[in-house]
Amino acid sequence: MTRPQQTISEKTIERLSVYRRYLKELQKQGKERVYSHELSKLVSGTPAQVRRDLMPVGGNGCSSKGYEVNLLIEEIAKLLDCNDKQNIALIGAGNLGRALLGYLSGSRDNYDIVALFDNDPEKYGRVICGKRCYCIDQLAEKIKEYKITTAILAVPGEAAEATAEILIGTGIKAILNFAPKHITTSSTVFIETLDITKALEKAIYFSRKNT
Amino acid sequence: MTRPQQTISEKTIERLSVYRRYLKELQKQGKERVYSHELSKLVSGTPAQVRRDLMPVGGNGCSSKGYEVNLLIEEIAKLLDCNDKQNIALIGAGNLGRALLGYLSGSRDNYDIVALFDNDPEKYGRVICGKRCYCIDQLAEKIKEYKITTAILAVPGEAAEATAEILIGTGIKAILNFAPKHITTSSTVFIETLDITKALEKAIYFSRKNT
DNA sequence: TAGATTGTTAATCGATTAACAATC
DNA sequence: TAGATTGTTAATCGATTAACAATC
Repeated sequence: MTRPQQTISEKTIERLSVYRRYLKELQKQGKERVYSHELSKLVSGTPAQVRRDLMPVGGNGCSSKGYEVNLLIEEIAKLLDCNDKQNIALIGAGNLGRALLGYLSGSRDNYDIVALFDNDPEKYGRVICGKRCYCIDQLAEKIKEYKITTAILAVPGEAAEATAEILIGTGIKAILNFAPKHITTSSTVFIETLDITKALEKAIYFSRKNT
Repeated sequence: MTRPQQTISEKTIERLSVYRRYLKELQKQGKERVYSHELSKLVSGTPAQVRRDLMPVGGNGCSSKGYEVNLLIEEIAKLLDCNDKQNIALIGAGNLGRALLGYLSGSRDNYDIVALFDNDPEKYGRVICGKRCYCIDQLAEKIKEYKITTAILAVPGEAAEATAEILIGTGIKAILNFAPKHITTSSTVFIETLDITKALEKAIYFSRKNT
């Protein structure tokens, strides 16, 4: 039974995104039902955690028969996407930005990168990987026009803070930041930083700790 | 006082990496000493957490005078890098791989991407962004030759598991994985996955929850 | 029915924060 | 000295896991 609207933890949201990905694979394989212990094995979790994570998505689990794959995918989509295709902006059309564009384009049905932005006149005005690139100055205008709520920030570290400030000023609701900079703000924007250097230094540290 | 060898949590290691980055900036700015509350503000943490994180790096903090910036950088380097330049392999010379190569090359003094690997004959044998690209078949050989302990995995999702298995077979100690796949293993390799899609879907979800 | 799995509460575990004596 | 900050232990908080009645 779903509670009216318990807030769901960030970790649970992350895992739901991953469960969905695996569920779609199972769907392709023609699997109709799945048990919590099967799903948990795919992500090295515990069955209890899977069941707990699935509580807020609306209990369509069935004792002894597990979860219906199709239904579960649908319910997770309702929760994560609101059945709404989200328009995304990508700020920074350098190497990393273009790689991300390639990586995130294609068969995604819940979001779509609709516009790029860069401050390099060599880049804006052009179409890059099938997407139009605008000048940073047009950020506010285009974000409104395309109804963009989430931005991916792939600019060099030095430019990250200033660009983030502009973004936040436009009323954007979430930022996925790839610059190695912590972004401080007093607003309620949700900011998620994927810090590549941090992750690599962590891996290097633990490479030495194992055996 | 440093304890013989308490194991340090992953979260603390991550934060130490970030502290170091900011400390280097402070160093450039000519700042000689720093308080825990200053450092904490830069990462939106608490002073108590900073002090706690710094305990295992060897207490060079001084009551009322804070920490010496230069010394702290050195001590963190001792802990994270062992004062040893680490040789890294990059597997996958596609868009993402090449972007990562550009991103991680340059003025890094604690690690160095020394070899690329790809299974595309168009790519291996060539020099890409200044680094030689080898065929995946040469993985074991070259990893031994270059004394590589950590690998960055930037291959397409479909290839991730098989490639990871080969990697683990070579005796690599840590993997930084960019493929949207959970990698299961019975070995002790340290595996860190940076899941871009997961992070984006999370940002999209919370873009709707704010206000 | 018997066996297995779910949803959910209680117990456990780990990480963060508060507090404070020691120190500069 | 008085004020401020550190190192570290104790208290709190949140997330994970265990347990089990309800159910298929």
